[in-house]
Amino acid sequence: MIIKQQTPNEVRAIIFKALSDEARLNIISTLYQHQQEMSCGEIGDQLDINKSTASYHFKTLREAGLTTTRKVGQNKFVSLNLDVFNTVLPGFLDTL
Amino acid sequence: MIIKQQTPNEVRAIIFKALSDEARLNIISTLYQHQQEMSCGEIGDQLDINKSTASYHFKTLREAGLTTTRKVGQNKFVSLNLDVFNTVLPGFLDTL
DNA sequence: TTAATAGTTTTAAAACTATCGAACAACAAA
DNA sequence: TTTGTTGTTCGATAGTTTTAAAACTATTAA
Repeated sequence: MIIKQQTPNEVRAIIFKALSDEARLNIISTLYQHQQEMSCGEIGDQLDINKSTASYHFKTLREAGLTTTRKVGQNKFVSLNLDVFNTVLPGFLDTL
Repeated sequence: MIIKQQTPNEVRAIIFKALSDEARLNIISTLYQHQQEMSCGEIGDQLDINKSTASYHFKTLREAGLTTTRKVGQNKFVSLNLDVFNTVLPGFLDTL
């Protein structure tokens, strides 16, 4: 298995790209203010996003390493990877 | 004159979009490490970017409010808007 | 005035992104 | 088993972003 080495700024660019969309920032804010994991549907309802669009945004955030998803029955719960935020963007979450 | 009201997350999205490109992050890092304003050409040379591409990236950063440009003779000097970084991304520059 | 230098703008191609409906898979409940 | 719920994937579409050559503007030097 080949792992593509990434420069620090490449890693940052991927993270900033994930954060460069208002819908995804709304997801992040909602999760942070809720102080605990939320299901995809709960977030989608609250922000009034089409479910396939929401799924696309969840995937984008997950692939950037900003969130983690846990399946419970027919639900999927999304939570913030606080360690990643604190490493790459220290103090950012507290500005939300 | 009509000023379009922007939500906090809209403002953040614009800033993150400007930071979501490796070339622009390299410009930011270079400026921060240099500890003082640099001319467009100086930055372009150091990062080996085509001058029209560089000009496009400078404009993107400027329009996001992340940099300021000052014209001196035939040169233009670019500097970081530290206050904007400190407000929107406190602590970020020190991770570079 | 002429030539050189520093940046910007225009334009067009290629690549990428966001959105949504429709079809799908996984699970739960009746 | 059938029905409903939750979320993902696919395909189409519309719009955006990045890049670089070419033409341009502004300034300085010869």
